[in-house]
Amino acid sequence: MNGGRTLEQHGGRDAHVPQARTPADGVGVLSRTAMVLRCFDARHPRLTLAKVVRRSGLPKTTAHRLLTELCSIRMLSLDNHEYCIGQRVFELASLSPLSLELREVAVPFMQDLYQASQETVHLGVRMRHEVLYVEKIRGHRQVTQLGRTGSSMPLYCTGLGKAILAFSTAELVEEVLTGPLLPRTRHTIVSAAALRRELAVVAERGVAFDREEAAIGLGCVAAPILDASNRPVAALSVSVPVARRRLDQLASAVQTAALSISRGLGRQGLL
Amino acid sequence: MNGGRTLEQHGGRDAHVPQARTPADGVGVLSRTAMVLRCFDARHPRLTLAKVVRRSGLPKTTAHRLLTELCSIRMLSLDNHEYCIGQRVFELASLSPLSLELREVAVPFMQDLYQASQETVHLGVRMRHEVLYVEKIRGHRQVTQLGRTGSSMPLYCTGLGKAILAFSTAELVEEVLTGPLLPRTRHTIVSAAALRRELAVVAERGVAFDREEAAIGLGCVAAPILDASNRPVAALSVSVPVARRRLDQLASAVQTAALSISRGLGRQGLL
DNA sequence: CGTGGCGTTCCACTCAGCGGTCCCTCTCGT
DNA sequence: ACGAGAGGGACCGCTGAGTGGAACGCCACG
Repeated sequence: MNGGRTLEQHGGRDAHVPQARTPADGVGVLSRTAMVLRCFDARHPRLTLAKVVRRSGLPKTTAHRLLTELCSIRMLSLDNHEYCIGQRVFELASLSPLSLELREVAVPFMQDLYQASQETVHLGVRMRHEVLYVEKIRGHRQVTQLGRTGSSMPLYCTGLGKAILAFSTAELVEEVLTGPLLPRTRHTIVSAAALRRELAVVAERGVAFDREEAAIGLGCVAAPILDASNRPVAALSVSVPVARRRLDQLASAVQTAALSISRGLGRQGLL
Repeated sequence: MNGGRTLEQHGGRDAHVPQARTPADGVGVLSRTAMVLRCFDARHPRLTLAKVVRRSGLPKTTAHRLLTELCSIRMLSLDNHEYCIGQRVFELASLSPLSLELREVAVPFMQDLYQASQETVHLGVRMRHEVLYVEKIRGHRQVTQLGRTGSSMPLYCTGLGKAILAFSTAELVEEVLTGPLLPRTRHTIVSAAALRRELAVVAERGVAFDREEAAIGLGCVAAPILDASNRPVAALSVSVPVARRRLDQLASAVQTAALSISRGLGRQGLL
């Protein structure tokens, strides 16, 4: 069967060197594995081999092998030719300090806040120049897909972000202000000067408001969670459709809960 | 160590071959990486290099390299010579079908249940012969560390497990019944016959009770979450200190919430 | 019945992973 | 102070594990 080929074998060499034995770019199996995992995101939680190949740029064989191996250690699972994140990852995630320390302490207070407000409650930590949403408590009146646990948003256009930023070092603030400030809605603060003024107000009041700066129709009140040395380790917020309620009615509740959490963390000695 | 080692150097070759070029056991970088990750569990969420070496049995150099690489792809993070689970894992976990599909639908109903009962609410799925806790809603009155999100418990001694088991195939039930039934408390059902009778009652009633079978002083009511073809995909429970309240008062609430979730999943077509 | 996309298997080449050895930096204990 | 011991980290030559091109089988189109 092969049309014509056979004896070739490795006989004919000069034609086209197999070359490119170079392991591509990120050298290292693990960095290539990371490339595979990086293909998964909120919009693509399930991927076929072909999609992973396209999104990662890895050779098909390599992607296939890595996917298979990842399945065998349960980091991925395979369901009808679609790969998705496996149970092992889920188990491991619960061992992260974010879960074990921060979440553990914060959740009961978030629960209180939810019961008092009946609105979506978020907990986030800073990650570089973004907020990583760590926990979300909500009922049926879900306003938006924004702020899904595990996702991120920029610091400058969210209540959580501004609350954190207002208590951060001048250095970090500078980095964010000099970075691009892209408008996510027509209310997003895109002027460095205006943002600086806003942060001063937040620092004074101890609460940050977001009035449709991240999404139209959505407002939020946020307060920072500080460690023993007054550095912001996280922030707490309540999000509410702007039409439904005045934000400042919730401010003191959010602030109180954030303070309780700060105290709780201090007690258990989170870094 | 053999008393005389003398020929040092690699000069003397035949004496003791460097040998052991074999990459140990689970061959494959990824399986070795899995060994490293397996060192982390609820009781050891933070590990030093030395501990990883001891727990994994890997050579120090290898463990060190893998840990470093895992840090560089943010699967781990290094904090003062202690490795812990990194943010990447946290982000990825939120893309798991357990989070994206099951949790997303179930959480609002769990919230309702919490508000009605003010007691700890659990959501779990079956994983082999165990329940994997997927979500937990609780306030300050936390009764126990049992059922932490991401952890597992045997099927036969938990409300969640019995609820799932009662609606599973005879085959699975058989596997569990013939497996070891270890008593976790003096109330744990350890007789296969008794357990079989219990499951029959659960199947008829649609609710499972756990009366101090997993932990002394702790009871729970659980109901299965079924898919379109009546197969149990998960279960819902409310846990309560036995002294505080009668379990059967909560039964219908749990059942109702579980039914709502089943319906919700059907609508969005979870497998 | 070709054409093309996809998943999967095969295999020779070679470079990335391996791990023993050495070294540095901290505690301790005396 | 100072040696002993434990832990973290760097170096480096050897080799087999990982690599990726090629080819195969399968389906769904046109």
